[in-house]
Amino acid sequence: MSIERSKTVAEQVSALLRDRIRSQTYAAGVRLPSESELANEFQVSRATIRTALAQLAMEGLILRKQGDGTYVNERLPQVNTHLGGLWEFNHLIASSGYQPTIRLLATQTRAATAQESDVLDIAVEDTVVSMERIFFANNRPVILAQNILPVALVKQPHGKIDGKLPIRDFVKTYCQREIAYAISDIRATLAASDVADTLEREANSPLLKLKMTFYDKNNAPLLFGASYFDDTVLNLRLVQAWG
Amino acid sequence: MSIERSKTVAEQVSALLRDRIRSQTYAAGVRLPSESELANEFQVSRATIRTALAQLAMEGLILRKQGDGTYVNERLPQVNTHLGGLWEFNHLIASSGYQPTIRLLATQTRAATAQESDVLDIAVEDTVVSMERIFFANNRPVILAQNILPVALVKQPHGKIDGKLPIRDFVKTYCQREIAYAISDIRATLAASDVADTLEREANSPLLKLKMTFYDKNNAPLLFGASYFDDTVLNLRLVQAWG
DNA sequence: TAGTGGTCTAGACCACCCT
DNA sequence: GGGTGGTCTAGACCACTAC
Repeated sequence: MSIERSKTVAEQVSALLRDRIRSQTYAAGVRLPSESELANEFQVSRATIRTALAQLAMEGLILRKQGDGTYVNERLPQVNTHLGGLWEFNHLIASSGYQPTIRLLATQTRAATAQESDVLDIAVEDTVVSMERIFFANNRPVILAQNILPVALVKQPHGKIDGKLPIRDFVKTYCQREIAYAISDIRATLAASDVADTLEREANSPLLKLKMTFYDKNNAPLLFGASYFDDTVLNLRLVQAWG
Repeated sequence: MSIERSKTVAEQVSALLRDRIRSQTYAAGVRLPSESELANEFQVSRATIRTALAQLAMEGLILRKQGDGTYVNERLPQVNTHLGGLWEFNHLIASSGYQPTIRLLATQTRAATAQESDVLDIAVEDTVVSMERIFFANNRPVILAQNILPVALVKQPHGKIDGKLPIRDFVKTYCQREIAYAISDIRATLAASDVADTLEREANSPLLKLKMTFYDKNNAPLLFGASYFDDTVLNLRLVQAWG
């Protein structure tokens, strides 16, 4: 087994183990080879194996038992997201068992509202780019998402915006920045009539509203997103694990 | 600086650094001493310092910049939880700036419903202990929480249940088990009239509903919780960080 | 170029679980 | 007792950033 060095060794190992779990090479509930055995197989140190396993444990994919072994978590099909994937709507829809599609409704360049300029740390009336999208699960609309970012951040010509990129890749491609962290607000709201229309729900149905702001390592706001989430079709079900 | 060995060294270091950040010894936005300097000060290896810092980074407390340094995140007062503390309602209320209090409404021992027995992996009609609580923020009711666990798990006499324990301590005290991970469901609902009453909201107001199931390392369900969360008073605002 | 965090190694000892 | 994961060390090299 040889490992290519494009990503870190630990990442490659965890990706490999993830595959083996998904492909049932390591079936649900069974015990994995010990850390030493894995270290030996992949020809890396035990510490590297441990960082790879720690990643999978955080995702809830494996359970670690001191003095016993590492086991594949058999309860995982239930889950559709984990601590770092809250905003990957595409992935969330797919792992809920639906076929995800995205429709880019509109993009516009306009002056920021007071609230937007506040959140994005820009001057009032600075121009922003706004992008509105609908996410479908098996052709049923489930998420209405609006994203806003300062036009000053956009390095690439944005005549043609690819509305299908995951958010991190989007920022990397169009802004050449890296998202470091995000602050998310989760609320319950009633569907206004226009939102209800696009999500094909009754007016005043309960909806989840997610407001997320993404920052880079310099604490500069990069992007703001407000999404309406129809939880009658899609569940927001996440796994959280302790060390 | 000498460090006591009751908890792990890395935990002590991160606790110590957390204190320094909260006490403004390391003020918001400033750069921390380098890893080597910290390792030298605490007389531990750099690897230990790194696991401590990784913990703080996951909580969003610090930002790490390769080739530059580690900085205190100045945007943190906004946040009241990180994924990992979703069910610590007490802490969530406190860090939102309110005084938390808990009222234990009722505990009862009864037969499990079909849904409960399914979630808890027990036989239909097996007996469960149910506990209903209200969480107050500055004397305003904000969360209505119901917890259910199989009576077979309760080792301690539960005549007097301490309804104020954090969930992990509760399970540890009364069941002598450790929670390994949890699966949470977040939904938006309309307040039924009884829930609306206790939370002092209008009937059919939008509320967050959190359904959480806690498991141990053997994948045995320990405890189930269903909570109604008034997000007009309290925000569910969480931080998520990448490596 | 100097200093920082990011990655990886090799080895040690411990706490814990199973038999 | 033997094997497992949990913690920690000491040292190396790399990638990146600021100057």
